Amino acid sequence: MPDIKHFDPDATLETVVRLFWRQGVASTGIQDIVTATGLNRSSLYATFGGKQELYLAALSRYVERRSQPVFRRLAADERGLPAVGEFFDGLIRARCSGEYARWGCMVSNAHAGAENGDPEVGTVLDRHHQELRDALYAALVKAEAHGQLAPGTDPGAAADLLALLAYGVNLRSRGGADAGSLSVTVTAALDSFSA
Amino acid sequence: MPDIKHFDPDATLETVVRLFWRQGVASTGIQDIVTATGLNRSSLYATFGGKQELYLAALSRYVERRSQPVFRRLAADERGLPAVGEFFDGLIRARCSGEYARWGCMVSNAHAGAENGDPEVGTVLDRHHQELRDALYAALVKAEAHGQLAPGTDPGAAADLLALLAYGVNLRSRGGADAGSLSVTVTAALDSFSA
DNA sequence: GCTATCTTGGAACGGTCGTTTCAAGATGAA
DNA sequence: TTCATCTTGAAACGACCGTTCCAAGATAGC
Repeated sequence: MPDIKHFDPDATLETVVRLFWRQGVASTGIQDIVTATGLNRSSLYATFGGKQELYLAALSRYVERRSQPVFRRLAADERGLPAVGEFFDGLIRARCSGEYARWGCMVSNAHAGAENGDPEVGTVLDRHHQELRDALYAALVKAEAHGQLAPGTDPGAAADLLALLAYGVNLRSRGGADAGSLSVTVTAALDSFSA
Repeated sequence: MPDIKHFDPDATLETVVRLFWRQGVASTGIQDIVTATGLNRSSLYATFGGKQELYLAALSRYVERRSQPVFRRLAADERGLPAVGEFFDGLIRARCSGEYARWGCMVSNAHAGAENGDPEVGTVLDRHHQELRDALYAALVKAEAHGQLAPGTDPGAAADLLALLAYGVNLRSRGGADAGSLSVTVTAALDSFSA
Protein backbone atom coordinates (compact mmCIF):
# COMPACT_ATOMS: atom_id res chain seq x y z
CA MET A 1 0.00 0.00 0.00
CA PRO A 2 2.70 2.49 0.83
CA ASP A 3 4.41 4.90 -1.46
CA ILE A 4 7.73 3.88 -2.93
CA LYS A 5 10.95 5.88 -3.03
CA HIS A 6 11.15 8.45 -5.79
CA PHE A 7 14.91 8.11 -6.14
CA ASP A 8 17.59 5.46 -6.48
CA PRO A 9 19.30 4.92 -3.11
CA ASP A 10 22.22 3.21 -4.83
CA ALA A 11 22.94 6.14 -7.13
CA THR A 12 22.54 8.50 -4.20
CA LEU A 13 25.04 6.59 -2.13
CA GLU A 14 27.52 6.70 -4.99
CA THR A 15 27.19 10.48 -5.07
CA VAL A 16 27.75 10.59 -1.33
CA VAL A 17 30.84 8.40 -1.70
CA ARG A 18 32.38 10.93 -4.02
CA LEU A 19 31.67 13.82 -1.68
CA PHE A 20 33.18 12.10 1.37
CA TRP A 21 36.04 10.72 -0.68
CA ARG A 22 37.04 14.08 -2.09
CA GLN A 23 36.35 16.40 0.83
CA GLY A 24 36.37 14.15 3.87
CA VAL A 25 33.47 13.66 6.22
CA ALA A 26 34.21 16.58 8.51
CA SER A 27 34.28 19.06 5.63
CA THR A 28 31.14 17.73 3.97
CA GLY A 29 27.87 19.10 5.29
CA ILE A 30 24.43 17.60 5.00
CA GLN A 31 23.57 20.59 2.84
CA ASP A 32 26.35 19.58 0.42
CA ILE A 33 24.78 16.15 0.17
CA VAL A 34 21.29 17.56 -0.29
CA THR A 35 22.54 19.79 -3.07
CA ALA A 36 24.61 17.12 -4.81
CA THR A 37 22.00 14.38 -4.67
CA GLY A 38 19.01 16.60 -5.34
CA LEU A 39 16.92 14.92 -2.68
CA ASN A 40 15.84 16.43 0.58
CA ARG A 41 16.72 15.91 4.18
CA SER A 42 13.66 13.81 4.98
CA SER A 43 14.41 11.20 2.34
CA LEU A 44 18.06 11.21 3.30
CA TYR A 45 17.45 10.58 6.97
CA ALA A 46 14.64 8.10 6.36
CA THR A 47 16.83 6.05 4.03
CA PHE A 48 20.28 6.19 5.53
CA GLY A 49 19.96 7.52 9.07
CA GLY A 50 22.26 10.26 10.31
CA LYS A 51 25.55 11.51 8.98
CA GLN A 52 27.77 8.98 10.69
CA GLU A 53 25.71 6.05 9.41
CA LEU A 54 25.74 7.60 5.97
CA TYR A 55 29.51 7.90 6.11
CA LEU A 56 29.88 4.31 7.19
CA ALA A 57 27.60 3.18 4.36
CA ALA A 58 29.59 5.25 1.88
CA LEU A 59 32.89 3.92 3.17
CA SER A 60 31.63 0.35 2.92
CA ARG A 61 30.41 0.97 -0.59
CA TYR A 62 33.77 2.38 -1.55
CA VAL A 63 35.53 -0.72 -0.26
CA GLU A 64 33.12 -3.10 -1.96
CA ARG A 65 32.90 -1.34 -5.30
CA ARG A 66 36.35 0.21 -5.64
CA SER A 67 38.87 -1.69 -3.55
CA GLN A 68 37.73 -5.27 -3.38
CA PRO A 69 37.24 -5.81 -7.14
CA VAL A 70 40.82 -4.71 -7.69
CA PHE A 71 42.06 -6.87 -4.85
CA ARG A 72 40.21 -9.88 -6.23
CA ARG A 73 41.64 -9.34 -9.69
CA LEU A 74 45.12 -9.12 -8.23
CA ALA A 75 44.67 -12.22 -6.08
CA ALA A 76 43.29 -14.23 -9.00
CA ASP A 77 45.97 -13.17 -11.44
CA GLU A 78 48.25 -16.08 -12.19
CA ARG A 79 51.13 -14.17 -13.68
CA GLY A 80 52.91 -13.26 -10.44
CA LEU A 81 55.06 -10.15 -10.44
CA PRO A 82 53.53 -8.65 -13.61
CA ALA A 83 50.18 -8.68 -11.84
CA VAL A 84 51.64 -6.74 -8.95
CA GLY A 85 53.19 -4.25 -11.34
CA GLU A 86 49.89 -3.82 -13.11
CA PHE A 87 48.13 -3.29 -9.79
CA PHE A 88 50.42 -0.42 -8.88
CA ASP A 89 50.29 1.03 -12.39
CA GLY A 90 46.54 1.15 -12.19
CA LEU A 91 46.68 2.57 -8.69
CA ILE A 92 48.96 5.41 -9.67
CA ARG A 93 46.97 6.14 -12.80
CA ALA A 94 43.71 6.29 -10.85
CA ARG A 95 45.24 8.49 -8.15
CA CYS A 96 46.93 10.99 -10.44
CA SER A 97 44.70 11.28 -13.51
CA GLY A 98 41.10 10.99 -14.55
CA GLU A 99 37.96 11.73 -12.61
CA TYR A 100 39.40 10.98 -9.18
CA ALA A 101 42.83 12.54 -9.57
CA ARG A 102 44.22 13.89 -6.28
CA TRP A 103 41.38 12.40 -4.28
CA GLY A 104 43.63 9.79 -2.71
CA CYS A 105 42.03 6.61 -1.43
CA MET A 106 38.93 7.02 0.69
CA VAL A 107 40.14 4.35 3.11
CA SER A 108 43.59 5.91 3.40
CA ASN A 109 41.98 9.28 3.99
CA ALA A 110 39.78 7.73 6.66
CA HIS A 111 42.91 6.71 8.57
CA ALA A 112 43.82 10.35 9.04
CA GLY A 113 40.35 11.57 9.93
CA ALA A 114 38.93 11.94 13.38
CA GLU A 115 36.30 9.33 12.58
CA ASN A 116 38.71 6.43 12.86
CA GLY A 117 37.84 6.53 16.55
CA ASP A 118 34.51 5.00 15.61
CA PRO A 119 35.06 1.26 16.14
CA GLU A 120 32.95 0.38 13.09
CA VAL A 121 35.15 2.58 10.93
CA GLY A 122 38.23 1.05 12.50
CA THR A 123 36.99 -2.40 11.59
CA VAL A 124 36.60 -1.39 7.96
CA LEU A 125 40.11 0.04 7.89
CA ASP A 126 41.66 -3.09 9.38
CA ARG A 127 39.78 -5.42 7.08
CA HIS A 128 40.71 -3.33 4.06
CA HIS A 129 44.35 -3.52 5.01
CA GLN A 130 44.18 -7.26 5.52
CA GLU A 131 42.53 -7.77 2.14
CA LEU A 132 45.11 -5.63 0.39
CA ARG A 133 47.95 -7.50 2.01
CA ASP A 134 46.39 -10.88 1.29
CA ALA A 135 45.88 -10.04 -2.38
CA LEU A 136 49.50 -8.94 -2.69
CA TYR A 137 50.60 -12.05 -0.87
CA ALA A 138 48.64 -14.32 -3.21
CA ALA A 139 50.25 -12.68 -6.23
CA LEU A 140 53.71 -12.91 -4.69
CA VAL A 141 53.31 -16.58 -3.85
CA LYS A 142 52.59 -17.20 -7.52
CA ALA A 143 55.58 -15.09 -8.44
CA GLU A 144 57.69 -17.27 -6.20
CA ALA A 145 56.30 -20.42 -7.79
CA HIS A 146 57.22 -19.01 -11.19
CA GLY A 147 60.74 -18.33 -10.02
CA GLN A 148 60.28 -14.61 -10.42
CA LEU A 149 61.43 -13.68 -6.93
CA ALA A 150 65.00 -12.99 -5.99
CA PRO A 151 66.44 -15.73 -3.79
CA GLY A 152 65.69 -15.22 -0.12
CA THR A 153 62.66 -13.03 -0.78
CA ASP A 154 59.83 -13.78 1.64
CA PRO A 155 56.44 -13.27 -0.03
CA GLY A 156 54.79 -12.41 3.29
CA ALA A 157 57.28 -9.72 4.20
CA ALA A 158 57.15 -8.35 0.67
CA ALA A 159 53.36 -8.22 0.81
CA ASP A 160 53.49 -6.30 4.09
CA LEU A 161 55.93 -3.83 2.61
CA LEU A 162 53.99 -3.30 -0.60
CA ALA A 163 50.75 -2.79 1.32
CA LEU A 164 52.30 0.00 3.34
CA LEU A 165 53.82 1.37 0.17
CA ALA A 166 50.35 1.59 -1.36
CA TYR A 167 49.24 3.82 1.50
CA GLY A 168 52.22 6.03 0.84
CA VAL A 169 51.24 6.28 -2.81
CA ASN A 170 47.67 7.12 -1.88
CA LEU A 171 48.75 9.83 0.52
CA ARG A 172 51.42 11.46 -1.59
CA SER A 173 49.27 11.41 -4.71
CA ARG A 174 46.61 13.33 -2.86
CA GLY A 175 49.32 15.73 -1.76
CA GLY A 176 50.16 16.37 -5.38
CA ALA A 177 53.05 13.99 -6.11
CA ASP A 178 53.42 13.38 -9.83
CA ALA A 179 52.67 10.01 -11.34
CA GLY A 180 56.12 9.67 -12.85
CA SER A 181 58.10 9.78 -9.64
CA LEU A 182 55.64 7.52 -7.84
CA SER A 183 55.92 5.06 -10.69
CA VAL A 184 59.70 5.10 -10.62
CA THR A 185 59.70 4.42 -6.89
CA VAL A 186 57.26 1.56 -7.10
CA THR A 187 59.04 0.02 -10.07
CA ALA A 188 62.34 0.15 -8.25
CA ALA A 189 60.78 -1.55 -5.25
CA LEU A 190 59.40 -4.34 -7.40
CA ASP A 191 62.70 -4.71 -9.20
CA SER A 192 64.41 -5.25 -5.87
CA PHE A 193 62.27 -8.35 -5.37
CA SER A 194 62.74 -9.56 -8.89
CA ALA A 195 64.97 -12.50 -9.77
CA MET B 1 53.70 52.30 26.78
CA PRO B 2 51.45 49.48 25.71
CA ASP B 3 50.40 46.47 27.67
CA ILE B 4 52.23 43.22 27.04
CA LYS B 5 50.76 39.78 26.40
CA HIS B 6 49.64 37.93 29.47
CA PHE B 7 50.41 34.53 28.00
CA ASP B 8 53.17 32.67 26.18
CA PRO B 9 52.35 32.49 22.45
CA ASP B 10 54.84 29.69 22.02
CA ALA B 11 53.25 27.47 24.64
CA THR B 12 49.84 28.29 23.21
CA LEU B 13 50.89 27.27 19.72
CA GLU B 14 52.20 23.99 21.06
CA THR B 15 48.81 23.31 22.62
CA VAL B 16 47.15 24.13 19.31
CA VAL B 17 49.53 21.78 17.50
CA ARG B 18 48.37 18.91 19.67
CA LEU B 19 44.71 19.66 19.04
CA PHE B 20 45.08 19.85 15.27
CA TRP B 21 47.44 16.88 15.24
CA ARG B 22 45.09 14.62 17.16
CA GLN B 23 41.71 15.72 15.86
CA GLY B 24 42.44 17.36 12.53
CA VAL B 25 41.66 20.94 11.67
CA ALA B 26 38.10 20.37 10.48
CA SER B 27 37.10 18.64 13.70
CA THR B 28 38.74 21.19 15.97
CA GLY B 29 36.68 24.27 16.77
CA ILE B 30 37.88 27.63 17.96
CA GLN B 31 36.04 26.87 21.18
CA ASP B 32 38.20 23.77 21.64
CA ILE B 33 41.26 25.94 21.31
CA VAL B 34 39.91 28.57 23.69
CA THR B 35 39.19 25.87 26.25
CA ALA B 36 42.50 24.05 25.86
CA THR B 37 44.70 27.14 25.90
CA GLY B 38 42.74 29.01 28.53
CA LEU B 39 42.96 32.27 26.64
CA ASN B 40 40.11 34.04 24.95
CA ARG B 41 39.14 34.69 21.38
CA SER B 42 40.46 38.25 21.32
CA SER B 43 43.99 37.28 22.25
CA LEU B 44 43.86 34.34 19.88
CA TYR B 45 42.83 36.36 16.86
CA ALA B 46 45.10 39.30 17.72
CA THR B 47 48.11 37.02 17.98
CA PHE B 48 47.60 34.41 15.29
CA GLY B 49 44.87 35.66 12.96
CA GLY B 50 42.06 33.33 11.90
CA LYS B 51 41.77 29.58 12.03
CA GLN B 52 43.53 28.84 8.75
CA GLU B 53 46.52 30.97 9.68
CA LEU B 54 46.58 29.30 13.07
CA TYR B 55 46.57 25.89 11.43
CA LEU B 56 49.38 26.86 9.12
CA ALA B 57 51.41 28.17 12.04
CA ALA B 58 50.76 24.96 13.97
CA LEU B 59 51.68 22.78 11.00
CA SER B 60 54.90 24.74 10.49
CA ARG B 61 55.73 24.43 14.15
CA TYR B 62 55.16 20.69 13.99
CA VAL B 63 57.54 20.36 11.06
CA GLU B 64 60.20 22.53 12.67
CA ARG B 65 60.03 21.08 16.16
CA ARG B 66 59.06 17.48 15.50
CA SER B 67 60.09 16.43 12.00
CA GLN B 68 63.15 18.43 11.09
CA PRO B 69 65.19 17.66 14.23
CA VAL B 70 64.71 13.95 13.55
CA PHE B 71 65.57 14.40 9.89
CA ARG B 72 68.72 16.33 10.76
CA ARG B 73 69.82 13.70 13.21
CA LEU B 74 69.30 11.02 10.58
CA ALA B 75 71.12 12.97 7.89
CA ALA B 76 74.06 13.69 10.18
CA ASP B 77 74.39 10.14 11.45
CA GLU B 78 77.52 8.55 10.05
CA ARG B 79 76.65 4.93 10.73
CA GLY B 80 74.61 4.27 7.61
CA LEU B 81 71.98 1.55 7.78
CA PRO B 82 71.85 1.42 11.60
CA ALA B 83 70.86 5.07 11.56
CA VAL B 84 67.99 4.31 9.22
CA GLY B 85 66.90 1.43 11.42
CA GLU B 86 66.98 3.65 14.46
CA PHE B 87 64.97 6.28 12.66
CA PHE B 88 62.18 3.82 11.93
CA ASP B 89 62.35 2.33 15.41
CA GLY B 90 61.85 5.76 16.90
CA LEU B 91 59.09 6.51 14.44
CA ILE B 92 57.14 3.39 15.29
CA ARG B 93 57.67 3.89 19.01
CA ALA B 94 56.42 7.47 18.82
CA ARG B 95 53.42 6.50 16.72
CA CYS B 96 52.28 3.52 18.76
CA SER B 97 53.14 4.38 22.37
CA GLY B 98 53.55 7.31 24.69
CA GLU B 99 51.79 10.63 24.68
CA TYR B 100 51.12 10.75 20.95
CA ALA B 101 50.16 7.14 20.35
CA ARG B 102 47.64 6.71 17.52
CA TRP B 103 47.90 10.36 16.54
CA GLY B 104 49.76 9.57 13.34
CA CYS B 105 51.98 12.25 11.84
CA MET B 106 50.43 15.69 11.57
CA VAL B 107 51.91 16.14 8.08
CA SER B 108 50.65 12.76 6.91
CA ASN B 109 47.25 13.57 8.32
CA ALA B 110 47.30 16.88 6.48
CA HIS B 111 47.66 15.00 3.19
CA ALA B 112 44.27 13.43 3.70
CA GLY B 113 42.51 16.58 4.86
CA ALA B 114 40.59 19.01 2.74
CA GLU B 115 43.08 21.75 3.62
CA ASN B 116 45.76 20.41 1.34
CA GLY B 117 44.01 22.48 -1.32
CA ASP B 118 45.52 25.51 0.36
CA PRO B 119 48.70 26.16 -1.65
CA GLU B 120 50.61 27.19 1.47
CA VAL B 121 49.74 23.87 3.10
CA GLY B 122 50.71 22.05 -0.08
CA THR B 123 54.10 23.72 -0.01
CA VAL B 124 54.71 22.51 3.54
CA LEU B 125 53.74 18.96 2.58
CA ASP B 126 56.05 18.91 -0.42
CA ARG B 127 58.97 20.36 1.48
CA HIS B 128 58.45 17.92 4.32
CA HIS B 129 58.51 15.02 1.90
CA GLN B 130 61.65 16.30 0.23
CA GLU B 131 63.43 16.71 3.56
CA LEU B 132 62.46 13.22 4.66
CA ARG B 133 63.70 11.71 1.43
CA ASP B 134 66.91 13.71 1.51
CA ALA B 135 67.69 12.65 5.06
CA LEU B 136 67.13 9.01 4.17
CA TYR B 137 69.25 9.46 1.08
CA ALA B 138 72.11 10.96 3.05
CA ALA B 139 72.07 8.03 5.45
CA LEU B 140 71.92 5.51 2.60
CA VAL B 141 74.82 7.09 0.78
CA LYS B 142 76.88 6.60 3.90
CA ALA B 143 75.63 3.04 4.14
CA GLU B 144 76.82 2.50 0.60
CA ALA B 145 80.22 3.98 1.40
CA HIS B 146 80.49 1.58 4.34
CA GLY B 147 79.68 -1.33 2.09
CA GLN B 148 76.44 -2.01 3.96
CA LEU B 149 74.21 -2.03 0.89
CA ALA B 150 73.47 -5.09 -1.19
CA PRO B 151 75.13 -4.90 -4.62
CA GLY B 152 73.01 -3.05 -7.15
CA THR B 153 71.08 -1.12 -4.54
CA ASP B 154 70.49 2.48 -5.60
CA PRO B 155 70.46 4.81 -2.56
CA GLY B 156 68.13 7.26 -4.32
CA ALA B 157 65.52 4.65 -5.18
CA ALA B 158 65.78 3.18 -1.72
CA ALA B 159 65.29 6.61 -0.16
CA ASP B 160 62.17 7.18 -2.25
CA LEU B 161 60.79 3.83 -1.19
CA LEU B 162 61.52 4.29 2.50
CA ALA B 163 59.98 7.76 2.48
CA LEU B 164 56.72 6.39 1.13
CA LEU B 165 56.98 3.53 3.60
CA ALA B 166 57.14 6.06 6.43
CA TYR B 167 53.81 7.52 5.32
CA GLY B 168 52.36 4.05 5.38
CA VAL B 169 53.62 3.55 8.92
CA ASN B 170 52.16 6.89 9.97
CA LEU B 171 48.78 6.09 8.50
CA ARG B 172 48.46 2.53 9.67
CA SER B 173 49.67 3.36 13.16
CA ARG B 174 46.90 5.95 13.45
CA GLY B 175 44.51 3.30 12.23
CA GLY B 176 45.55 1.07 15.10
CA ALA B 177 48.23 -1.19 13.63
CA ASP B 178 50.41 -2.68 16.35
CA ALA B 179 54.03 -1.71 16.71
CA GLY B 180 55.28 -5.25 16.37
CA SER B 181 53.97 -5.93 12.89
CA LEU B 182 55.04 -2.50 11.65
CA SER B 183 58.49 -3.14 13.03
CA VAL B 184 58.72 -6.53 11.37
CA THR B 185 57.75 -5.05 8.03
CA VAL B 186 60.21 -2.19 8.23
CA THR B 187 63.02 -4.46 9.40
CA ALA B 188 62.38 -6.82 6.51
CA ALA B 189 62.51 -3.92 4.09
CA LEU B 190 65.82 -2.72 5.47
CA ASP B 191 67.21 -6.24 5.42
CA SER B 192 66.41 -6.47 1.72
CA PHE B 193 68.80 -3.56 1.13
CA SER B 194 71.45 -4.94 3.42
CA ALA B 195 74.65 -6.51 2.17
C1' DG C 1 49.67 59.85 38.62
C1' DC C 2 48.64 60.56 34.03
C1' DT C 3 48.04 58.90 29.56
C1' DA C 4 48.69 56.54 25.25
C1' DT C 5 48.66 51.87 23.71
C1' DC C 6 47.98 47.30 23.69
C1' DT C 7 45.54 43.22 25.82
C1' DT C 8 41.75 41.02 27.75
C1' DG C 9 37.01 39.46 28.87
C1' DG C 10 32.69 38.62 27.13
C1' DA C 11 28.89 39.46 24.48
C1' DA C 12 27.21 39.29 20.05
C1' DC C 13 27.37 38.77 14.96
C1' DG C 14 25.34 36.19 10.83
C1' DG C 15 25.81 31.78 9.11
C1' DT C 16 25.90 26.86 9.05
C1' DC C 17 25.80 22.53 11.61
C1' DG C 18 23.11 17.93 12.05
C1' DT C 19 18.61 16.76 13.09
C1' DT C 20 13.49 16.78 13.76
C1' DT C 21 8.87 17.75 12.72
C1' DC C 22 4.69 17.76 10.13
C1' DA C 23 1.47 18.67 6.68
C1' DA C 24 0.94 17.61 1.80
C1' DG C 25 1.72 14.31 -1.93
C1' DA C 26 2.19 9.83 -4.00
C1' DT C 27 1.42 5.03 -4.16
C1' DG C 28 -0.78 0.42 -4.54
C1' DA C 29 -3.82 -3.07 -2.39
C1' DA C 30 -8.68 -3.66 -1.41
C1' DT D 1 -12.32 5.02 -5.33
C1' DT D 2 -11.02 4.59 -0.79
C1' DC D 3 -7.61 4.36 2.51
C1' DA D 4 -3.59 3.00 5.09
C1' DT D 5 1.22 3.71 4.50
C1' DC D 6 5.20 5.57 3.14
C1' DT D 7 7.69 9.54 0.85
C1' DT D 8 8.47 14.19 0.06
C1' DG D 9 8.98 19.23 0.61
C1' DA D 10 9.87 22.88 3.56
C1' DA D 11 10.26 25.07 7.64
C1' DA D 12 12.22 25.13 11.94
C1' DC D 13 14.98 23.39 15.87
C1' DG D 14 18.83 24.41 19.25
C1' DA D 15 23.67 24.21 19.02
C1' DC D 16 27.79 25.48 17.31
C1' DC D 17 30.74 27.64 13.57
C1' DG D 18 34.50 31.31 12.80
C1' DT D 19 34.75 36.01 13.45
C1' DT D 20 34.12 40.85 15.13
C1' DC D 21 33.39 44.41 18.26
C1' DC D 22 33.98 47.23 22.33
C1' DA D 23 34.28 48.45 26.96
C1' DA D 24 37.28 47.39 30.85
C1' DG D 25 41.91 46.20 32.43
C1' DA D 26 46.89 46.24 32.41
C1' DT D 27 51.20 48.18 31.26
C1' DA D 28 55.31 51.36 30.66
C1' DG D 29 57.07 55.89 29.44
C1' DC D 30 56.22 60.61 30.78
